[in-house]
Amino acid sequence: MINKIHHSSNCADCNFKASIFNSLSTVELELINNNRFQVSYKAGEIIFKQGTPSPYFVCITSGLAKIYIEGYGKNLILALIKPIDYIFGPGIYVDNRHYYSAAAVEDCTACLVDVVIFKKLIRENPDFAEEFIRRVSLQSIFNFDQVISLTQKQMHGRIADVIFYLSDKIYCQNPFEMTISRQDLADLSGMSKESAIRILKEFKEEGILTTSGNTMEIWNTKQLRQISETG
Amino acid sequence: MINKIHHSSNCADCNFKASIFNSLSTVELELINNNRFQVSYKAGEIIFKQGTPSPYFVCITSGLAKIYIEGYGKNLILALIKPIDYIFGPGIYVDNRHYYSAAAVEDCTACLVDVVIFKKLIRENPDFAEEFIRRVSLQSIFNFDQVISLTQKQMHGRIADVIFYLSDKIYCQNPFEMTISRQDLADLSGMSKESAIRILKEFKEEGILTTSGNTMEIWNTKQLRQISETG
DNA sequence: AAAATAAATTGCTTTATATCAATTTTGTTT
DNA sequence: AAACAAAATTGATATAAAGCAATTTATTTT
Repeated sequence: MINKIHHSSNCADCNFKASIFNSLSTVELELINNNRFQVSYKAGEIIFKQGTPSPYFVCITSGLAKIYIEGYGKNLILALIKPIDYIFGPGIYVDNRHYYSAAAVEDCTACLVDVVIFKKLIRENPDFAEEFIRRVSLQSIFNFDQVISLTQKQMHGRIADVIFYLSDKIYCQNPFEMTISRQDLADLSGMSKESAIRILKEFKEEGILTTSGNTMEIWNTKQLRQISETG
Repeated sequence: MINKIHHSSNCADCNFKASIFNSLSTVELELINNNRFQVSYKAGEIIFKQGTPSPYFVCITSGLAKIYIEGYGKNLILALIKPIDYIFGPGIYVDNRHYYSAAAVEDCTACLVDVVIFKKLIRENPDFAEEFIRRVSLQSIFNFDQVISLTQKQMHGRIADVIFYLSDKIYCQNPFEMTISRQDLADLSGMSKESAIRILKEFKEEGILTTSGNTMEIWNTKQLRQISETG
């Protein structure tokens, strides 16, 4: 299931897109390069489970993954992770446990970096530490927006928010190919999948968007934005 | 309204309870001591507003405060802050803006520490940086629990969660004196104040808790725990 | 290609929860 | 103490959203 390939490329090549490593020196990058695994996951496979130890910092290098909290009978997707992005859970500095699960939505490849090395670099390189804190902060801010959407907007507004998230932040195009399931859409917007499907149907009937197969296109961005804002 | 008292005591005395400053040297503490204001707020007064610049790290030294997101027509209280605890928003490392508001629930005193000094210490002292990251992480974990409670539990479970939060984490006693309003209770549990009041009434009728005046006492912890867990 | 499985869709029914309006209680000001 | 304002409480009503069951459409597997 897990196919380990050591050092298939080096970090200096790989990370030109990955701003969190920009603050590292060649020597520091080399240290990371020597302490990482490359792994691939098939769509649907679990990358790590909530509650388990967290020895690696996971970097998604291709495909699409989701991080989600397993709650009371259903899941809440906190975010989708695309290349080149990182999964750093809050447990790393608390009890070394994962506080959410991660799974591949599309086939994925990932680099796993030893958390001990990572923490060592945080201590030794203040620029890297600041960049890390900055990213944790950005994640917090995103979560704030999400929790307000989930707790204060009704279903139409929440689905609108998720569609913008997919179009603007994840697939970064319009039209885009929805590689996530309806259940995932529901888990992103905190509702039942039946409700998510119904809202989508209404949006189609009102000409706000179209779908054909897995491709979705937003037609009336303005109206969708208004639905997002009026809740 | 804001009564500034400089250096009424020194940080070395004050912070014996405040674990985040344990990792600082005498010299570093002195630096903080020389760059702080002491301020008092009356109950109801706003400490800072969401969207405004964030030049200070706020430490609550007496009283009780709340941090809350101003959402679509209503507020969501993220946490109550009691002495000695700190308010550090994610904006400090992003755009120096507050992403939530803070207000005094009871009369409060607070120390305001210059963010520039704070960030300087983060860069210079890896122990302090790690402790800071650890605290940000703990806050994230708390928010995860909260978002699951808010999005996946029904009203009874959410009120139960908030009552445990008040009893175990904030007032740290049972019975305890509720210094927060019913509206605050509602804003903590993501529902209307009418609903919050109704649930409380049901709990009283079932003998789970009693209230007299502002004093609340949990009588049947086991049953309340079960309500929390079954959602 | 057929069969089997999983995912998506739809309609119907129930329920959780908000909203509105009225009333009571509590706290504050004069 | 009286008058006022604010907060808490209660009941009645409307509605958003979940749950269930049945059906259709995709996707695997044989």
